[in-house]
Amino acid sequence: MKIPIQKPTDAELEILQVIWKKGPCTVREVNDAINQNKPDVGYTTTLKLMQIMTEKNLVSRDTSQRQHIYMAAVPESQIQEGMVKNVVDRLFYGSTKNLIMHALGQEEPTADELEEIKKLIRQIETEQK
Amino acid sequence: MKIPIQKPTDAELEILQVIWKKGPCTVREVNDAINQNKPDVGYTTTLKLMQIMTEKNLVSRDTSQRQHIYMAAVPESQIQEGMVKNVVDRLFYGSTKNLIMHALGQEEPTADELEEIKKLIRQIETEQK
DNA sequence: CTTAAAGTACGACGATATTCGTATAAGAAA
DNA sequence: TTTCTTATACGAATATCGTCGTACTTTAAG
Repeated sequence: MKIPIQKPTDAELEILQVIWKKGPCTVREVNDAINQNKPDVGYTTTLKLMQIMTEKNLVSRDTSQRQHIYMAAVPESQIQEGMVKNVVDRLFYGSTKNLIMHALGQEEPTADELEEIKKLIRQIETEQK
Repeated sequence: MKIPIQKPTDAELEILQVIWKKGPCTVREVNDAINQNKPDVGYTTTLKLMQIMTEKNLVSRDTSQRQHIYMAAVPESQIQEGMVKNVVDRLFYGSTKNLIMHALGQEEPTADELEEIKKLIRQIETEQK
């Protein structure tokens, strides 16, 4: 029985990012991490969001201790995949190549980075034969 | 004096896509285009959204005729850029290279497409010198 | 002229997202 | 034990989005 995964909202994604990066976290840790940058977000705001995310099965939690421990219930790669697909479909006419060309033109990749990309391309090419 | 551009919502982006593709449009044309695929959206719904988009300076309109003519006030490339940057920042640790590597791995690009990408890379490399 | 068709303007509803205040419980400290 | 700190739970306020109904206006048809 598969649980349907819902697309995270902006605030939810920010929380997921913290958990993906740091591993299992308390609400306090997540809230501190988020407030490191921006103007403060209340503790109970973060708490509420994380409770909602539990219902949505974006995170799971261990409630055996007083401080609940939250962990990601969806892998980062899955959300990456979904959101890249979304951007490709909505803005690049469904063509991943278009996105890649755009991204290459947009940024100034270093020589090293270009080398890595070329390496991956060569790898794909040999697999295709 | 620069008018701040706001990020389009999902429904707004769908409307922009139609206008980018077809050029200046009436509300009727946009609404017809949208309803070609999915279950119907009411005419006044599309109208209202386009009025709001006018306030947000996402589109501009010529009201000299009874049927107002709407045109894009933001270029497609600018929205592409903004949304790609957003995905890169939020999901790929700010690294465009990460996104490209992910996209390459995700899809199965054809040999032709790989060739195009390689060509662009060579071009960037020569410019860097 | 009268009626029908097609347009714009705009208020309002329901759903969802984000925010926080407050109540309450569990530990820690005095 | 009493008090202070730090949790969780949860109701509720606010904002935004997408949706549509309705009123009003303009043009076309009869």
